[in-house]
Amino acid sequence: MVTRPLRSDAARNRVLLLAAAAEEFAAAGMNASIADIARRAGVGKGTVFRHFPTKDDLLAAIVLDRVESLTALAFSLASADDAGQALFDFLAEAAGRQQQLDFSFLRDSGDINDQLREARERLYLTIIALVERAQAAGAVRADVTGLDVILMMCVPAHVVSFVPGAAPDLWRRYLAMVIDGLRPEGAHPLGPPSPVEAV
Amino acid sequence: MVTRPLRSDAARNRVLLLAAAAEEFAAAGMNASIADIARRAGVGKGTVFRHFPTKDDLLAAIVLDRVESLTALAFSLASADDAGQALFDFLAEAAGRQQQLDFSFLRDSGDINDQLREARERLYLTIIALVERAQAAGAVRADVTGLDVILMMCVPAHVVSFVPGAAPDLWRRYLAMVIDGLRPEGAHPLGPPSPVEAV
DNA sequence: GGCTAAGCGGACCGGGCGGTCAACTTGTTA
DNA sequence: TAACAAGTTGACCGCCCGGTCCGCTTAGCC
Repeated sequence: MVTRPLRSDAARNRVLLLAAAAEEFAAAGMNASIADIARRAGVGKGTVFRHFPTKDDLLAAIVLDRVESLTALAFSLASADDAGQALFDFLAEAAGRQQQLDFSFLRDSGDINDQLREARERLYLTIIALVERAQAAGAVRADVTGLDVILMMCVPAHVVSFVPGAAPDLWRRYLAMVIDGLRPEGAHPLGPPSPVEAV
Repeated sequence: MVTRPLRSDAARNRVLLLAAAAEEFAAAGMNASIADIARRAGVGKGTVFRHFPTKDDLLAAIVLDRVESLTALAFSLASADDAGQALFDFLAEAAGRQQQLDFSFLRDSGDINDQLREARERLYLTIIALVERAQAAGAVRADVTGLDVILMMCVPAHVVSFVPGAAPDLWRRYLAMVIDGLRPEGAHPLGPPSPVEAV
């Protein structure tokens, strides 16, 4: 399937649209309206649907981009000298980026795109590798799984969302608490086993 | 203001309505529709509005009930012998209850009811007292605030909501991680200061 | 049993939203 | 520059939802 390049104005609009949509989704969640997105991008509503057949597709395009870039980051950290620090650096970057676009969209966008599902799977596998290396290095307690870490990764953004005028780096505080809960020192039994699948 | 007692059928419908609404809100969040709630309760839509002038009022009534019952629980634990265990018990009960109705409603329900705001304030003060006692007993690290704990209290329910077929007690696993992050042993600096207000 | 007011129900209204379409504009290419 | 395809636009459609309203039902009381 060969696709001819977009006309120049269409390419420009596509970029404007993605940026506007990311902001609107970040501000209003799945309630952001197509009309608002179009207005913010300075285009007509019809143009939105020409680029993305449905609202879900638009959201999926944005999330896919974030997911893939996060995978790239995780991959680049996979061979760092300090495996523990590598994981914690990754979590910090992930939490920081989620200030802009929460991952709960992975859940909200109901029937997930196939492409997005695959990208998510790649991200998860890469993170799991980071976690296992960090555990082997003794930086992370042995009784958590990669999936646990993935789930806890979303915590700082979520917590901060409850604080109206939050300082821009407040998420670091809660990330620090989460990480302290992942450390081997002072770990208590966790109780129920980790789930096998999520989101 | 003296209010005559409800007619018997009206009283019955009111409790059916509250139960149905709690379930619908738990399942669909703020997107739960009045029509669905009415159907589940087996009453007409008009009846819903006779009991609760707006959808927000209905939600507020439910949340108010939960908040007050949680305050009562916290209060009853405020003089327990083991202050650390008292706090952890409270967090467990709070997390367990949130499996049914997430506290994010405190945020979602836009302009919060005055009555609800006061109830929330009482709950927060009671929790803060629990936290300070637990800190004095050395069970909780000194650099977290009561508000931090309040914010982290919502984490287990949120995390579990990403796991489709989650075991009914899975939240205990993530509560254990959260609590381990609150313990003094192995605590690392938190970075940014705690916020002064939330939700 | 009969009266009355509290309570009930569902048709209805207005508004907002996702998505469609056909007329119009514009980038591209020869 | 001419001609065409690609792109844009906003009016429009159907749907759903919160909330209203008025005719009907029924509990409570004598």
